[in-house]
Amino acid sequence: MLNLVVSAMSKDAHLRNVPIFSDLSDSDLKKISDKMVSRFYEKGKMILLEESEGETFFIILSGVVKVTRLSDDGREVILAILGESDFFGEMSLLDGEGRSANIVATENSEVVTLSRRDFLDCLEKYPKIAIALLEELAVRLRKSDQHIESLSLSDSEQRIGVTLIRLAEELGTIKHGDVLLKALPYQQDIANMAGTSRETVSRTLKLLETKDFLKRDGRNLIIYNFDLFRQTFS
Amino acid sequence: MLNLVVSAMSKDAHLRNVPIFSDLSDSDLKKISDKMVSRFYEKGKMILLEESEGETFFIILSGVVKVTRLSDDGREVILAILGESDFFGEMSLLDGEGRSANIVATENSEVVTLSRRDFLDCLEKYPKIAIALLEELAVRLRKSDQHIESLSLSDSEQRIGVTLIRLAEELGTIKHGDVLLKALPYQQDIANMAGTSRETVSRTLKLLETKDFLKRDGRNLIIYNFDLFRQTFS
DNA sequence: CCATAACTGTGATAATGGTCACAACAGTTA
DNA sequence: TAACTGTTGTGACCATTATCACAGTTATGG
Repeated sequence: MLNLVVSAMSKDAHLRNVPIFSDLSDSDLKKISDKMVSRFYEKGKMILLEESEGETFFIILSGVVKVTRLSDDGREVILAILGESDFFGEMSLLDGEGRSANIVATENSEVVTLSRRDFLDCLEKYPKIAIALLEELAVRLRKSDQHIESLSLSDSEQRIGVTLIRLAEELGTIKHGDVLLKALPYQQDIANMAGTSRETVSRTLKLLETKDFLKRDGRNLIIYNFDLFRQTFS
Repeated sequence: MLNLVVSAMSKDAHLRNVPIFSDLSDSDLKKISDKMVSRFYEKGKMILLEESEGETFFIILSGVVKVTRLSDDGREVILAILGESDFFGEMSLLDGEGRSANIVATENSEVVTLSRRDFLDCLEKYPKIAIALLEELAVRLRKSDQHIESLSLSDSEQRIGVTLIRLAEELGTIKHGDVLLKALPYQQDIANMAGTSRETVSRTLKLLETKDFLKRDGRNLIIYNFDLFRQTFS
């Protein structure tokens, strides 16, 4: 019961951090948040399935999810890792196509959802949201472009470096120049983000550690001098 | 002189084909088109430079351009090929970051441009344009995702197959099931799209020809049974 | 129409990195 | 604690494909 209260109290505050809602007045935000429904997904649970029809918009209040695509022979590509205040599900709502990717919770995750109708109403009623969403999609396209460049040009060490940068920016916390990644994804997931094999991730992380770019400690990882790291790998 | 007249007459008709303008009334379209300025770029000319500040929105009336990124050591990645009725330059306008890619004319190309101010005015004044643009960006994100998947999972034959599909969809003409690609890009460009080497493109095109997937004739290429081809390579 | 540049074809070689196999280690449940 | 499951480390092998080198072919401009 306490849990529910805390959750309800924090919802609006969470939404305030979501880029596409940041321009709204408190009262407008409240109106939207009243239409939202909370859901909870355990670690490992599938939230959205590729090819299914897309009828819902999701915002992450807490937790981590991965955006994936599966090849015919079952191999997985991780397109992105999303965390608190990120959203997903908008693409099908916008262009009417089916889902283009799967969403899987990689940590216990709390989300709120908005129906197709309410989402599209929002866009019409609050042009600022539409513009902010355009901004956000532009940012994502940029990230995709970088991802494509990295897959096209780099060797596996570079690609894994870039992947660690993406993870650090999404999930890490900065501490005077260094970045701390808690709950580092499994090597298999890092491999699926970097377009390489799990074994190569294992060997490369070791290599980067001997080169003093980073240190590992269980599920935690520290990247030393993140600015330098960024310069080196992107 | 004749040229100018012809160009002026066809401008509105061209704009009508641009997805983000398709919902507008003739008079609204006219208002926008009056603010546009025509430009012409010769084959090989750079239209936009990476890192430069983005202040202009471009629509292609005729011709072909490539969207590229360059690595530090000068290698090129082609993110997309754009043709008639496609547009570019919107990303910097939307998120305020610098250009994220270069645009180079690969054929003689005629474009019209809209200033930053006029473009953003459009979005505010005609919410339909904003929504249509959201749709278009969603479509592009989907394509990027497919591109990432293809780079991550496939061998070079598959990647080149996927690249040919992208080219066919953007530049080809369908003729009872087959697709004709006139002015096929150079092998180096195909390689830069597919994330492989020029030599591998040469060998793979030959292989696909012996497998009767396609036929080459100078700068032209015919893909037989495009549906089957699509099924085979994506 | 020749000269030159740009593009394409193809063999040989080498290296990156995928795959397999299995051991070591960690975390969980009975 | 034992048994089990999931994750990571590491060696060995080998396939794919990048790279180099150069010949052949096609386009282009004076």
